Amino acid sequence: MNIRHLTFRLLQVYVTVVRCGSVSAAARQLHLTQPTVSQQLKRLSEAVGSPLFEQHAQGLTMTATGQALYQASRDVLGRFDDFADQLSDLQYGRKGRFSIVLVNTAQYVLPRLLGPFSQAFPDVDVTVHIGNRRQVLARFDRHEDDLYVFSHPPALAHAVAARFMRNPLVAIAAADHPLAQQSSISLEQLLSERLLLREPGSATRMLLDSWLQEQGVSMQKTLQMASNEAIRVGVAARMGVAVLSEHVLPKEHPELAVLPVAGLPIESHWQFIVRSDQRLPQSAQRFLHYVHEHLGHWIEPHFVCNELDGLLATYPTFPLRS
Amino acid sequence: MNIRHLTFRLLQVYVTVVRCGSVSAAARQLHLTQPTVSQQLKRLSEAVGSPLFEQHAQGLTMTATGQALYQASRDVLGRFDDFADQLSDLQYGRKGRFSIVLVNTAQYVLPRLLGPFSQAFPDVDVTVHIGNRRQVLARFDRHEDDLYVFSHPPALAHAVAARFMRNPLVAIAAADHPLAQQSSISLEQLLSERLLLREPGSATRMLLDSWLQEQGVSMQKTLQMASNEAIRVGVAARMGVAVLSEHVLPKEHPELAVLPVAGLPIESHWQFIVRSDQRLPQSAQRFLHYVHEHLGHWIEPHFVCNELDGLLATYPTFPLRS
DNA sequence: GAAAAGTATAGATAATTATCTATGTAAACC
DNA sequence: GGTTTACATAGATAATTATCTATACTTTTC
Repeated sequence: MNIRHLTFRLLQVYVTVVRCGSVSAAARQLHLTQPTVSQQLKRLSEAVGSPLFEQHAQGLTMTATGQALYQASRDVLGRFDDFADQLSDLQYGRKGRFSIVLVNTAQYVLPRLLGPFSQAFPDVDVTVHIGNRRQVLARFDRHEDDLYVFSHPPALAHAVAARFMRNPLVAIAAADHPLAQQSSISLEQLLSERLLLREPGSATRMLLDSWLQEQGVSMQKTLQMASNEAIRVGVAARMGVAVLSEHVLPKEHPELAVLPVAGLPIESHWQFIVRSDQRLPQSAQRFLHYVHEHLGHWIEPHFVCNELDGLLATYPTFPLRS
Repeated sequence: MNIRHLTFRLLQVYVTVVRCGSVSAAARQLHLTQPTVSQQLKRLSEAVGSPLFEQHAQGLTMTATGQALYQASRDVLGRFDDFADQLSDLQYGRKGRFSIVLVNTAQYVLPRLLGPFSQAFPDVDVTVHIGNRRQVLARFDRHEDDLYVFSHPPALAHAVAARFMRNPLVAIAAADHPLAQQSSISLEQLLSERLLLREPGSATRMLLDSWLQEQGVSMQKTLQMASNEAIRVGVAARMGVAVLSEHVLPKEHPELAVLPVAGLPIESHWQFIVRSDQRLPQSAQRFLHYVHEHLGHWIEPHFVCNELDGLLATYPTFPLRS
């Protein structure tokens, strides 16, 4: 027996004949002519190398070989029914996997979207990577992920971006800091304090640097720290002041005060970025649709900046309905 | 996805590509050209309706759909490997089923062959029917069984017969019967006793009737009984004498004596009969070969009459070796 | 015995599959 | 930058599959 001479169609016809108990009835059910079915059975018998039926007074009776083939056929056809079900889930983005990479600060906000999405689509396997700006850009170059989350990204080849959230940078100091008691603070006042900063490659640092450059001023006393969390704790401990994403601050932050510095907050936005030269899995498309529809549920209104329409329009065939 | 556009060949090629990790390596392994494999993958992707691979720096990476297809392909191809194994067993007669019918007396001898055969081939399912001559003939007419065991069968259309064992009919009486003390008995002496008989339709009865007719004598005092066993017990209890198959007698029968009647024993043989117009299952062919080879093991030499060569020659394609 | 029902075979055709050669494109290697 | 390796696409061909119509044969039913 050479499996290459078997076709799924032959198996379908065979199973139908067995179930109907006659060639003619099977032909009717399959909307074929009786000779077609007769010939298909003959071909199948030749492919297997043994008779499949015996002539008996009671009609068609399967041989032992026929019995084994019936079982195998049902198993195989059933297995592909299962696969087709899986396929449906995959195509509707209800199942599958995708990879998303966030710059450090975005880790404070994305779980608020990824969490509910994962609950709504438990069969979607999301891999989350976190890195600084340079690391994220390197991954983009290497096509390593399906979605990238940046604020203020550079102009990247093959990148399609869409904003979904405001990411304002604010100045903070300890709650009992002298500047915290003022109702209005000049930029020079802020810069006379020691600034706690991220490393030069970070998005926050980059944004601050370019903003200060626009204002024609420069920083005087700085202290570089390894993470936003360390900076926040350092400010609370009066090591200095800082300019950080508002998202880094807990909802209640009694030990900290946002300083009303002239010109702040610095406006920036979280953006989803995909590669136009790379396939975006259905599950990732499902996630983007979910974000688009649920931003208002999970994010405070003043942060919402839903510009995902354009990005989603680049995937016109995505099946919104199952 | 339409399963009719999938072929086992496409699945084989796909599984090989995944395992080799590259299109070119798979092509080499399959002794195909690289474009062939590339095209096959494209066809498969179109049949499924989704991409199966993503381009990555590390070479081919399966999509989620590709992963599911790989799994389904392995399951399906493996299922048919199992079927091919089963098929092999079926074709060599190591597995399967057949039906055999015996006339009443043959039940004393066939278990001595069927028993060892069933042990040697535990996956062969044997259905044994027992009936009198008329019942066995009716089943033959209805094509109900694969093998028929007779002694002295009539000329049957489509029947192919082969002797395998002597079935001599002997005269018996109780051990203390006056005739049992004589060294020589005439037929007339025997017939002056009451004869215990089977019903007219039985093989033994038929054989006896025709033999007596040939001798130009006829029975006088008879008593009809329902089974060979009842006759044997009746003879031991001095109800009369009988002419029975020697096989009905236990190995040791101290309460009975075989009478040295002129002209006895009446010679007859057990025969296997198959229908030439009906498929004989491989498993039944395996049984006949087994009997042919092992008669001397399980049956006393003086009963052996192995003429199965001719019958077996009618199945020239039966695979003796696996 | 005639009619109806069921199965098998012959011949034909369109569609599909499996595979090749030729060529192009992209990426990796030296 | 040139060469090698790997994958994709175009075009072509032979083989195979799927199905039909026509017909023959067998069995069942009335």
